[in-house]
Amino acid sequence: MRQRPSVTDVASVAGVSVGTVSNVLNRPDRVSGPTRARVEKAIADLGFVPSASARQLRAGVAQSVGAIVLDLANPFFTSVMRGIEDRLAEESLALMVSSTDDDPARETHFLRMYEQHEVRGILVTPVGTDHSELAAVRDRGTRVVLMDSDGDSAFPGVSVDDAHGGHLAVAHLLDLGRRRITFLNGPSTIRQCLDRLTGARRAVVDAGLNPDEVLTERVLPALNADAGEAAAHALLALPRSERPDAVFCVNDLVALGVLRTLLRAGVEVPQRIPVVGYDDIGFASMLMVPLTTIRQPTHQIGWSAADLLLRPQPESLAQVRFSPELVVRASSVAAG
Amino acid sequence: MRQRPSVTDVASVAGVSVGTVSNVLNRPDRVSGPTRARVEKAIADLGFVPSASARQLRAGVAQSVGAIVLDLANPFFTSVMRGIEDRLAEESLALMVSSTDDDPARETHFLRMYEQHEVRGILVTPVGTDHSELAAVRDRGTRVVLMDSDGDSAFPGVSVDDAHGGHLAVAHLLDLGRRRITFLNGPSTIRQCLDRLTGARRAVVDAGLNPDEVLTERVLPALNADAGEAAAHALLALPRSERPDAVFCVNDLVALGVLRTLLRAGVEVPQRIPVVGYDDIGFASMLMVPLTTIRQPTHQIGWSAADLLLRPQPESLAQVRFSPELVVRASSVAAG
DNA sequence: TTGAAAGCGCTAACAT
DNA sequence: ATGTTAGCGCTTTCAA
Repeated sequence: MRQRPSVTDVASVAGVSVGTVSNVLNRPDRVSGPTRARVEKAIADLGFVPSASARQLRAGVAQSVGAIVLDLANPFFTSVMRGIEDRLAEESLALMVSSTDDDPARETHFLRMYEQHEVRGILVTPVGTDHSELAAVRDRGTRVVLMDSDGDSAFPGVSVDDAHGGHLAVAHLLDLGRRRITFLNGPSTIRQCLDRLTGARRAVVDAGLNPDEVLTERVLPALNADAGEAAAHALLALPRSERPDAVFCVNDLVALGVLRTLLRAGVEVPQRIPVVGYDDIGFASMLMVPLTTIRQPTHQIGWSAADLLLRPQPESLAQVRFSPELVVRASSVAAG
Repeated sequence: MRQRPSVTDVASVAGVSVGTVSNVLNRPDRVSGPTRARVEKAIADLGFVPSASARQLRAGVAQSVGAIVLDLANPFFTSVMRGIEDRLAEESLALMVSSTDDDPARETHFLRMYEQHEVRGILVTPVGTDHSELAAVRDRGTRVVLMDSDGDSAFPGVSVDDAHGGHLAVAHLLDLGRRRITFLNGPSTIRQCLDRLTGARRAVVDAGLNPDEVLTERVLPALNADAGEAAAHALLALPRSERPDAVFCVNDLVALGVLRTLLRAGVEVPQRIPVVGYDDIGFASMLMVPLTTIRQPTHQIGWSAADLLLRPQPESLAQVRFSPELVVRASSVAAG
């Protein structure tokens, strides 16, 4: 296999200088028609492909962006990635990705890796709340944009209004006339969970009711279908008078477990107990009883984060905040 | 913001030459203890981060790999990506990804982009069967490895034995005593579909039965849950004597639609009609009736493709072939 | 409009 | 063990 041709090779085949080849590549208008044609022919004949690293070294501007998420296999992040991809495609930038699996050491490792690659910037879903490593990277000159952050940090970023999401879900159940709502939540140490609870309670207050009477929070040990199933069993074991007349779940996986359990036990959904989830994962609409849920604009989160990175901001700490959206399906309102 | 420090800065702060700094970075054993300590201190004090592009330009060896898949939002590819990630992490290589959305023009675009980045190699799920662009890239010196290919091409790659998968599914249903099996398949123009049909028929023959009597193929217009639902309705509309006593679906989404429809119609699954899917997507185990399915080793596909790329192969066209696996759940065998 | 030449940050060969 | 230096492929003045 012969060596990759360089601008020098192109120049000599075309009978011009390397400067002219570079101009054909970057400022074709500066080059006369015939010359440009000769150079382009040489490029094609040689199969010349410019070297991104040489270009970056000399011009100082990167052709890539780094993204660090918790887990690429999670549909939420996957959709976010597609949003990033779409924004980067507009500028022909390469996207580097990695998953931290909630490990701060991995996060640091990948930050450093992207820093070495001198990427245009790094889009991060931070593992923890200690952003000192992120700050160090930023202070060394690499732009950092947060995704799904708390919307109140020292970095630019995009976030979703979780309190509003909680509000939407519970207001919907109240609209349906329900007054004994159980919220199957995660621990309040997770900001998203805390915010959703806050919004849920506010919805009750806004309806002129007493949250302590109407809304009962139960904190789950995990946020998956099995935990939802266990919680649903516990609810069914309660004396009739204490049983909820509606369930709001902190995510769709939990809702899935709840739904499965209620249906198996012969509890009619939504007539006896409507169920609302959170996230609108792809499967929510395909279940036996399609799931009412709170949709987050995942694609837009990614797109906007990339946009925040690429577009020069008036103020460098710009925050973009999205509102989630209620998607009503059969698990809360009988088909009609 | 001050300029990024370079090896020259580190050298002058540490009072050594740039060669020594480079040695500390790449061959620390060549440097004496005290000197190395001084250099490392200078690196830390300055916040020096080596430039990957300068290193690549000089050393000629890339720190990144490119991956091109049909759609990053598809759980199948996501899992493959995690496999790639895991293999690359072993060598601290960055992973660049992009989705073609089945568009050959996009595929070409990304191939070229990665070529410019002079990646170690490119892992591709090709859009079509015309691999001439891939061949051009390879002939210019970039390694190309195929994923989920037909296992019989001019490129190294990994593939899965779809005929075996079809065989496993139908053999399982035959074992259950079923003799009127409907296979809800995709068009035979898709290689995977054709191979699965071949395997399915062979399973019948291997059982000493006549495939034309035992196995009926129905080709669906789409391979999603709605198509499965429509197909299931059609099956239920058949006269009793022509109704199948088992259904094998070309993927889990189709199976999901079938399952939903049968259950709603009051058909007992698995007692009356066992259902088998294909892929073992995450949700297969979480359905009302957990789905029996054929699992593909997605993570391993990615891992092995990356391994094929990175590890010097004895023969450059090495093929890795995986066997899918039957996962029995309640949709084919009543819980016990 | 085109050419000549410097130099981006780094590694590796060679010299000391 | 450490220093010196050429040069990877490219862009970008500056000159012609």
